[in-house]
Amino acid sequence: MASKEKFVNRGAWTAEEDEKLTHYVAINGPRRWKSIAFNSGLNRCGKSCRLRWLNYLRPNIKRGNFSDAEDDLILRLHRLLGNRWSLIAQRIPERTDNEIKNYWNSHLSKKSKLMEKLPAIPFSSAALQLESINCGKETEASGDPAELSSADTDDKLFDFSIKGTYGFEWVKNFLELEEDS
DNA sequence: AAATGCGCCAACCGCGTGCGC
DNA sequence: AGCGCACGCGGTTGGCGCATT
Repeated sequence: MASKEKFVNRGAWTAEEDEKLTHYVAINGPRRWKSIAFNSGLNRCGKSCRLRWLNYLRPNIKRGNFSDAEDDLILRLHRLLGNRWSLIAQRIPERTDNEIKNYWNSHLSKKSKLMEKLPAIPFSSAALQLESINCGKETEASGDPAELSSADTDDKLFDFSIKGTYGFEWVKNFLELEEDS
């Protein structure tokens, strides 16, 4: 009966659990989270394993303070996209959607409200610093502004269908567009 | 030093979507 | 076409640590 029901661990992850999960994912890949949760011996649900992997254990995750460039970029992206954190995260290298969402809720939402009361934000090159930081990465996002009509400019400029795109051509386009308006 | 308030962040929850059968 | 499973997303919660009183 109830006593025989499977025990599912909740709450904070231990270093031992992290190690188990990392090891299992390294061998089998980050998919089929339900079976990962079962086969790895973790008393966790698949959802929990997936979240832990995505937000903490997977490689190339930058942790710690957000830079001014990242602040700037998040603010602008949020103005464009709203609370679509996964889309925003795709454009911020090495940050997770959860981290950006938390950061927004605790820091930037206030900052954003404050800035709404101020005149238009002067162009900051801060966001573009990111491009130089990430200049080694492929720039896949197409963006020839000359070909774009005004009606659907945003959709064409920012090709969100491209997953994992860290190219910053589109950021330039976006920022330049803002400057013009 | 203890109590309380507050902010931050990791984790959970519910719902929507995609895909295979 | 309908169903079930797996996954992804955004909103919310809960616990911890720091600051203040």
